[in-house]
Parts: sequence; C-alpha cells; structure tokens
Amino acid sequence: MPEKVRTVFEDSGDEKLVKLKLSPQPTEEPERKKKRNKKRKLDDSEASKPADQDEPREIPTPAKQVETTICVPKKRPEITSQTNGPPSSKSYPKSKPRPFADTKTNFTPLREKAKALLETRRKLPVFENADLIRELLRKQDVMLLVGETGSGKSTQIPQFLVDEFWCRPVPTQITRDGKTENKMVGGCIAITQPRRVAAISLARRVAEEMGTPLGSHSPASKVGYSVRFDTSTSPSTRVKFLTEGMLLQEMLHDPNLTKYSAIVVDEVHERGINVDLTLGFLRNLVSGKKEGRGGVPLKVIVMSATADMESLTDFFQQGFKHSEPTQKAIEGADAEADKMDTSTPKDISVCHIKGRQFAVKTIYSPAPVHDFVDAALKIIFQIHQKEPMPGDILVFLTGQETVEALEHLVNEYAMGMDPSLPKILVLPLFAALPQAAQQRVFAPAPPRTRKIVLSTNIAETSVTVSGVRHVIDCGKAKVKQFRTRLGLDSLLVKPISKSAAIQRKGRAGREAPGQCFRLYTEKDYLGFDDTNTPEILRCDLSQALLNMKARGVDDIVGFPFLTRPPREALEKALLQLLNINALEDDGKISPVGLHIAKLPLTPTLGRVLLAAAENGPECLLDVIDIISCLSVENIFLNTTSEEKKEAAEAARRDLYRREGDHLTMLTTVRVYAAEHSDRKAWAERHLVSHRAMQSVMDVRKQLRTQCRQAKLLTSEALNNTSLHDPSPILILQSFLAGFATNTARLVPDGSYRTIVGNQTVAIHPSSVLYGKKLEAIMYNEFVFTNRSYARGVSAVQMDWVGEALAGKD
DNA sequence: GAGCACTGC
Repeated sequence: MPEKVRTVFEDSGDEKLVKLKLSPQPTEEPERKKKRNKKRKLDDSEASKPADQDEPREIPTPAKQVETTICVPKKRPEITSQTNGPPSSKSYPKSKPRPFADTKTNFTPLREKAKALLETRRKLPVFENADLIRELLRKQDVMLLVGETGSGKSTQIPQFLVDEFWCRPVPTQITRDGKTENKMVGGCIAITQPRRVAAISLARRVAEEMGTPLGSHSPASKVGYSVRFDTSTSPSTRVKFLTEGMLLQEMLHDPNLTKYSAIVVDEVHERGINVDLTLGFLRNLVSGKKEGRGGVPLKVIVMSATADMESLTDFFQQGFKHSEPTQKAIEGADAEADKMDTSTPKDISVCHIKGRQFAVKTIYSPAPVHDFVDAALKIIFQIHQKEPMPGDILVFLTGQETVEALEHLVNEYAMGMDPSLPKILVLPLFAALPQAAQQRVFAPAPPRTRKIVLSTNIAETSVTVSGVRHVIDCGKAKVKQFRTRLGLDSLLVKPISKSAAIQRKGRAGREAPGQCFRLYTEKDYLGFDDTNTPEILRCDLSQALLNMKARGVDDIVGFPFLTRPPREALEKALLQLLNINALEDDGKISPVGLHIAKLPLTPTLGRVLLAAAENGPECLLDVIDIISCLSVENIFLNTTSEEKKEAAEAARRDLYRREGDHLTMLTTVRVYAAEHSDRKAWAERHLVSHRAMQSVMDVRKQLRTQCRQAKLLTSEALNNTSLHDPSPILILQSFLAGFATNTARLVPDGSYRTIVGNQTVAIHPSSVLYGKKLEAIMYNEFVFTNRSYARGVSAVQMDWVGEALAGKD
C-alpha cells in the first residue's frame, strides 16, 4: 500500500472533534431491526420474511441513559409533570385487551407473540410518553412530534391512539347540496410514509405487536397498508399505513377523509412534494368548519426526525388564526380572540423524543478536499489498517460514475496490500444497479473480510446496511432541480445539507459506537444549509397544481404552502396546464383536466393518453404500452463492460425501431408480453430489466383498467389478442399533443435547436437515435447534466409540430 | 457516449 494513504487525517485532532454535540445514546435493538426492515427498499420478498427473524439479538450495554425531553405549551404544566411521575408502562395495558374481544378467530399464537413483543416495546423511548401523548390529543387536534432515529414513533404512536375514545366511528348527519345523509365518520388512523416498502414493513411490524393478522389475510385484521399496486386491508382495519401519494389519491375521492379519526404524517423532514401538499390539505381540514365530517374533528400528528418544528408550528397556527373569525362569531368574544394571537399555541402541542443511537465520532478534513474519490481511497485504507474487525465501511459518493471509479481504485490498491491484513470486499450500491447486485450489500461480510460499501445517497434514507461502523462522507450529492425559465431539469453535484450530513453520520452508529470521516472542513459544514431543499422548490409544479385544482382549490396563491414556491414557477405550471387544455381560460379545471388528474401520470402523459384515445382503440393501446415504459425507470439495463455493450446491441437489435425510442419501447412491451414461457430469461437475453418490465406490466394493466372504466376502451378492444400493425404517425402525433413544446429541429451545423426557445440540445446517448441526423425530434425529457440532453426521443416531421403548436392557440 | 433518490386506487 502506498505511503501516502495514511497521511491525510493522521493529525486531524480527533479529540477536539469528538465534542461535537453527539448526544451519547444507547441503542435499542428491536427498533433498529424494524428500521432496517423498513428502510430495506427494493425487495418486498425480503421484507416479507417470517417474523421470527426479527427476534432481538445480544447488544452491547449502552453508555448512558436515554434522555427524554418534552415540550408542551406553557399553559399546561400539569401535563408535563405527569410524565415525570411513575413509569407509564403500568398504565398501558388498561386499554389493551379489547382488540381481540370481538372475533372468533383463534389468535392465540398471534397474541402470544404480541405479548412477547410488548416487553421490547416498553423499552422504546417513545413508550414512556404514551400517556402524555394521549392526554394532549384528547384536548388538541394537532400535535407535532420530533422523534429521532430509534425512538419508535412510527410503530408506537398509532397503537397509543387506536383505543382512544375519539378514535371510534361517530354516527353523523352530513348536509351537502341541500341533501342530508347519515354517515359514520372516523374510526381509522392513517400513517403516511414516503416509501412503499416502509409502509408495508411498518404495517407488518405493528400487526405483530398488536397480535392481529395483517391486512387482507383475515376479515378481523386491525392493521393494513395501501401502496400503489398493493393494498391489503380488511373491513376491520383500524390502523393503515399508506404512501403519501396514496393518501392524496384517497383525498381526491373523499376530501374530508371521513374514514379517519387521525392522520399521522411521518418522515416530514424529507419534504417530498407529496408531504407538502398533504400538510396543506390537512391544515385546511383541521382549521376549517368540518361540515363535511359532520363536525367530527380530525386529529393530525406530524412527525419529523429533525427539530425544525418552528416552521410547522407557525404553519398550523396560521391556519387557526385564519379560522378565528368564524370562532369569534360563535363565541362573540372578539377582544379575547385577538389576544390569542400573541399567546402560546392554543391548538397545537409539540413533543420531543430523544432517539437511541450509539455515539459517532466526527472527523473533519483539516483542509479542503479537491478530489474526494482520492481522499476516500486514502481514508478507506487508513481505517482498514488501524481499526479492529468487525467494522464495515460505508462511503457516500455522488453517483454511479464516482462509485465505479472508487471501486476500481480500491480493488487495485487492495491487490498490493499487506497479506496479513484482513481481506477487503468492495460493494457498489446505487439504484440503477440490478437487484441481485444490490442484495450483496446486505449479506454479512465473509470471515476475516471487511465490507466496503460505495454508495450514492440511496443509503442515506432508503436502504440500511448493517455492520457499518465507519462512514466516509464526501459532503456532496446529485440534486435534480427544475429550472422554470428554461423548462429543463438539471442534475448537478451540490453540497449536502447539515441534516443530510447528520443522517449520513448516523449510519455509523446503529449497532455500535462509530466514526464518521467528513471529506470537508468544519467550516464547510457550518456553511451547509440546515435542511434539504424541499422538493416543491425543485420540481415542475404542474402535477401538484392540477391535483389542487381537481379538488377545488382554485386560488393557488391562497393555498397554505409550508414553503411557497416562487410565483414564476407557479405561473409556468399554470401555463403548461392551459397549454394541454387541462384548465379553462378562467383558471378552473376543465373536464379534460379532471380526467387527467385521476390518472397516475404526469399531466403531459395524461394528455397524450387522451389524445391517443381520439385516434382509436389501437392507437390508445399502443400509447398505453409506451407511457407505461416512460413512467418506469429505464427498461434497458446498463451495460457495464465493452463486450457486454456489444452483446446488448446485438441482442436488442430486433427491438430497435428507426422511428425512435417510443416505437422501440412499444416493440419491447409487445414482445415481452407475448413471451409466455419464461419472461425472465427473455429479459436477461435481451439485457432488458425484468424488474422494470414487471412494473411496466403493472402500470399497463392499471391504465388499461382505468381507460375501460372511463369508457375510452371497450372490453372487446381489450380482449382482442390479435396484434394490429402499429401506426407510428398516429402514435407520435398523439405524443405531440402533450409534447409539442419538447421539440427541436436540425440546424445546418448538425446540432439540434429547440423549436421553442432556440436552445442547443443533443440526443442522449441512451437513445436509439443517438448520433442520427433528422429533420426534427420530439423528446420526453430535457435534462442538463454535463450538457443539454434530450431523452426519450423520436423522429417527427416539422409540419406535425407546426400543427400541434397551432392547436394550442 | 451517459443514468441522485422517491411516488401515484
């Protein structure tokens, strides 16, 4: 090993850095395992392993006792003092035995299991706050809960609440449009999650803890989940885990969420656009008059891992302030109400629950790092030489390119390594990696071997690698940013936020004390943003706006955004919706828009689908096949080596169509769907991603069903198995109905210029049209990475483009 | 000659 390897961080003052606010915290085994299950993305079969694998393991004794902080509104000191009293676990069982009373099924084994789990649940930090949380929610409708990693909040909070009196269904009379209707309101708790796998594995865990079967397995099941393509609930479901997108979807059909007594919004700190929309709608619901719920209140519990609760408190308080006038009228106490504005929150409580993690030592680079791949290489071998086994290394890099570069370097250096040292096993990890290769990361390292996982930020939230005690953080990540003015997405390397840095560091302290090497200076760290930029500031807003319009939010400017997008971004999105006729001229949603909003597609792809329907059932079926591919990750596998690349070219030649990527996708779906013996083998032969194709078939099925329900397709058209010849012209013209502005023409110097905006754009190398010179092209995506690229490209004729653009006026 | 990570009845 080269001399240099050891130098960089040798004297980087570990002592000083250790002091960095690391709350020394013990660990909690079941919670950790739950998290691992929860975060282990990408493999549902893994998540569905039998529960007995979740049994606690031996764990080192924690260094210090957990500290639990509770902050409640100053007005209620008496409640705070309650939690400082005797252990609350005693009071828990009093409301517990009920769940089984009303069923004949033999749940004895499940109950036994639940009983065993109760012991470990009691040790969760959140458990001692159960009474306080219940108490507060009896009186207030909104609770903000900061729960650090390992606090157990996601599994326990719903169980604390499910037997509360306010969580029962209430018979009500709801008057709408002059008609009065008797209806049961409430009874269920929803818990939203940003990711599918998290929703499913949390549901599984909570079902075990409650001693009830999961979802549709039994009509008596109390716990279920709902994610796209996979819903598992029963008539008795009281606790339902769902993705944020799924809750938004439910709200389209039932804006008042009448099934629910409480909505728990989890992982809010991740700030995906769906969570922002959800919170906006929920705020309107809790601070409104609740007529649609027959006056039955809805409890909202907002949970986050970071302490930035101020903006959320303000957010909900603003809502109550706005609703004050109606209350004033009722109470006739104007002066009192005005005073409320400056006092403590009246309707919101805030709880803070410390998590359980081992201490992680932070080691900064003493000087700025220019080449983080090189710097990471040195630290890897420094750790490998100095640190005892076991203790795997997790390196956060920016993308596939840097991951593969470092993989190569580490393997090269390892060959010249002192043979007396333990072996090294380098494992890359990124989303585009085939499933089997990803799974290797989760297997324990072989004896006398140190695992070195080189990962993108997929390991920050979506996937948990066990065995990690050393983290190396390059301090950067690729971030997608929609640029309103240019109408393009850029994918650029940017510094991460402080909260992402903390999250990365935390990955070293899940099983034992660890260390985190930051490939940047402490000064750099202090210059990072506090939190990740919310997605709502980084993405095209047309889908979000259409969703809002579809449920009658016409005043976009008046909508309660947790973070308000710039006016320009909102205007651009509105314009885009007008362009595809999703809105009327007065800004209200059009019938076309309403139809599009119900499809699980971007507004543009939704528009394409409707245009295809006008071109006849054959064209619609073909366009559904193509759209299904476009709404899924890349269906063609990445080719790693040169030989593979050539093999791929040869294998796929019969799928490629000269018209472009759209017709190529259509051919691929058709051939795949016609393959009845072994689709997996077929996919492997053609270097097509079988996983992606399975998703394509799911989406295709869903879209076909929706089209039949909307009477765009007849059952005969769907059942007709004889294949027609596709009409490229009709298909591409349908696409132009949504993508007329995503077109470019060839200019004399051989490059392409966009027809709207006259910007230079190149055909992406992944396209079948890469390097081809055509009169004009249409593309689905306009992305900037190292240069401007068009992705999802087909050849079109200029006069079609002219017609499509003229149709907009 | 190139692909951060999620999601949708």
